[in-house]
Amino acid sequence: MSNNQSSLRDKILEASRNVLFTKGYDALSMRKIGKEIGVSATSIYLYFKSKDHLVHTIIEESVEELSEAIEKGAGLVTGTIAKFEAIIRSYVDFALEQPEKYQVIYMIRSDAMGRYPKDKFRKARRGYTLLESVIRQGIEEKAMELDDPMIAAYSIWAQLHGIISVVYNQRLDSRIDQDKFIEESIEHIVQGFLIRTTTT
Amino acid sequence: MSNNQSSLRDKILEASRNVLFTKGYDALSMRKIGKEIGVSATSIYLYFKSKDHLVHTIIEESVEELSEAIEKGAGLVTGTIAKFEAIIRSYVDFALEQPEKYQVIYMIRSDAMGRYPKDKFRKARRGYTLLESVIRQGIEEKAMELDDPMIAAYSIWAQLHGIISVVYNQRLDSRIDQDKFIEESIEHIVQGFLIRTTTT
Amino acid sequence: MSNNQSSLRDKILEASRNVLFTKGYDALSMRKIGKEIGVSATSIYLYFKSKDHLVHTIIEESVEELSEAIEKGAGLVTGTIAKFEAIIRSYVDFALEQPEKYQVIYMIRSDAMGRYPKDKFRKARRGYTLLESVIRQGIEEKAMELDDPMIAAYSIWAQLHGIISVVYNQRLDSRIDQDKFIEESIEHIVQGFLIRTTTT
Amino acid sequence: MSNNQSSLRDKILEASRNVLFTKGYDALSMRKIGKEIGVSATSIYLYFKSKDHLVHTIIEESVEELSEAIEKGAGLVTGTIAKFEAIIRSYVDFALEQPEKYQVIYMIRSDAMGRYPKDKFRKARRGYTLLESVIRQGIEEKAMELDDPMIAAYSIWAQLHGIISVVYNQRLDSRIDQDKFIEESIEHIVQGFLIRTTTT
DNA sequence: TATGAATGAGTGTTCATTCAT
DNA sequence: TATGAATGAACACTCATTCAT
Repeated sequence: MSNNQSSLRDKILEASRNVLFTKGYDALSMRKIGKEIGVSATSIYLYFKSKDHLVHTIIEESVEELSEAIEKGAGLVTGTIAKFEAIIRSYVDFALEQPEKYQVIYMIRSDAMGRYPKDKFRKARRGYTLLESVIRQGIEEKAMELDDPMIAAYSIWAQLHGIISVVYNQRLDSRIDQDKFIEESIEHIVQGFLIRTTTT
Repeated sequence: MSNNQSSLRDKILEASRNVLFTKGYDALSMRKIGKEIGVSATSIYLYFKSKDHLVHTIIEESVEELSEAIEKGAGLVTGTIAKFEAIIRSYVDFALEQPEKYQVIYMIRSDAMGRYPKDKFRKARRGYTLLESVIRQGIEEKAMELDDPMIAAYSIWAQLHGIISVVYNQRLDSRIDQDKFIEESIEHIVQGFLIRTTTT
Repeated sequence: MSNNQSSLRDKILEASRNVLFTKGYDALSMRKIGKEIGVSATSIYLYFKSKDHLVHTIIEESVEELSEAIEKGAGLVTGTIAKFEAIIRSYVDFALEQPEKYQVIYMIRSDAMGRYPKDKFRKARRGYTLLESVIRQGIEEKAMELDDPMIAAYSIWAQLHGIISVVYNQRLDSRIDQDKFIEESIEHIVQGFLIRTTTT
Repeated sequence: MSNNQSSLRDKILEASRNVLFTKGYDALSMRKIGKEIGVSATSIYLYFKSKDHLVHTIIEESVEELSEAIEKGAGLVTGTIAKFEAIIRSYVDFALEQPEKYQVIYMIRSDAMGRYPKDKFRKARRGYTLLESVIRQGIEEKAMELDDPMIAAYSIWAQLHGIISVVYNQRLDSRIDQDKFIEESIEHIVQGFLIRTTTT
């Protein structure tokens, strides 16, 4: 059925994401994808006209889902600080709940793949833009003290990414509890941007 | 002479680091390394018994240098906060001044290379241990308020790594000035860990 | 309708001839033919049971058309020498006016394609037979002096083919005018077979 | 020995020429060449950096040998007409004695292979230039009557090529004796260019 | 009549590695 | 210490063809 048709395309995407996540970009080969889902490598070309096309599709979809997750998370709360924290939380949650999709976004060296169309990366910016505007709001409300909201947005995102990638790459000391590490890190990152009012 | 012998080994390491940095792990081939330094690919096997061994060595040495840089930086100042900031600064400086060596430490997926012996990663811990002890001191001196110094140390390191890798992977918006981004990010990260005394 | 049916078959033949002419035998692929005429590759198999069959058909039809063109040309004039020249002229004209069809006849190595059935090449002989009989007549009329009319017929044809294929394969010096080359070559070839009466 | 080293390169060239001659350009694959001489396909890359390089080398060498053969043949005789005939004879002899080398020169579509460097085709012109100058001499000596010596040279060459390629492609009627066909054809071609003095 | 799905064989090429010298 | 020769495995991709619909 038409159900089955689209199913193979999805299986390919899923298997690819899986290989990408567990073995890395360089280990991603048409043969391996095919083998993983019990299909000839050739068949993949029925759905994606090249390896690049396949990889681009995967990135694009992941980027889109991340953007959506962030927007959705931000939409659930009101209040500047609450939105600020919700965005951060949504970002981290997406990374934790959809590791294959999250990893794919960052794992790939821009020059390793046939140049990923620049404009597709623009899409990824929706999250930052939202975060930036919330920060701008926070400054107006005197809840944050910052030089440059855009830099701040990128900085937060970079710090979060650092936290997550350390976890995924298993570089943590084995005595450290992952969840605790993440929670405390988020807290510190957030603290780094808020004006703390002393509770005298 | 034995001078020349070790010299070739060094040339191999240097060329490899260079390729690793500019082209990525997958582009690292014995042939290319050989060509770059005017030596047959086979000759590399006289110094490294496999590609994995070569890469492991590179990582190991880079890790060692990073540790040394941090220790040296910390040794130049006195005072807890000063040491705290010196460690962070040394880490970032190493990353900025020796990009090939820094990148090599993180760029490589733990499984992309024939499993990098776990115990070699231990060495990387010297930096954290130092940072951790400084943080512990900071807590005692009431300059920091923290749950777990080890987690804090790893968290700082992860955040810094996030900042640096974003810069290296050129994911910043083109309107952002790199230096400013780094400086402000460091400031925020540090602020996230210090107790701020209100200027009443 | 049956009108449409034969139409698709013709489209396939035309597209194939076109690819064959412009890109060569190796570039002829079922997929490409299909794409060129907006039809699936599979559909071609409804009309031709294999790529070989398709190619054989193309050759066969071209050979038939060439034979017809020669017979028609010879039929338009009377007189032995006139017929002789008309045959040669018709051959060359066909080659120049229907390059795809002409080329196809010779371009394909007898073994590159699944052995082209020998008996199909017989058809190609109608032209030679005609030329041969005209030559025989010419000898009787003392206009030609020849050992073996069959050999002469094949020789003329081979020489003409040489002239044409050199032009088609663009091996001429760029300073040479193609038309002049062809005209003068024909003249020389004809001269090579006629008895020249001295103009005392 | 060093004898063996160069020997493999030669074997590759020979095997390639052989495949080219018997199966055609499209059938030439690195794997097939390797199999033919009992060597892995990979090994060919030790001597030729690409398939194109290999094919170019083959063409180049064949072209050079043909030029040499013609020059040598022309050098053995004196007298314009004798030289004229010697050139033609040398050309045909080369084609008959070294069929693989001869075929290779003409078999390959200029666009099928990675564009064969134009200047290498210049080399092929040495033969024509020589023929052209002999024809020019013949005109001066009133032994030939021609419009354009360059066109004449190319025309002769094209006619000869037609004769030879017909033989090689086995398009002759089976009742025709090949040697006789060639001899008589040459004679006619030559006659087409000479001024015949009537034996009154 | 026409198609989309699927595949095994084949293409040129690169790679890490071994071995004899 | 250093190398050139050699190779099997892998890569992305194309092809003619079959099959079920």
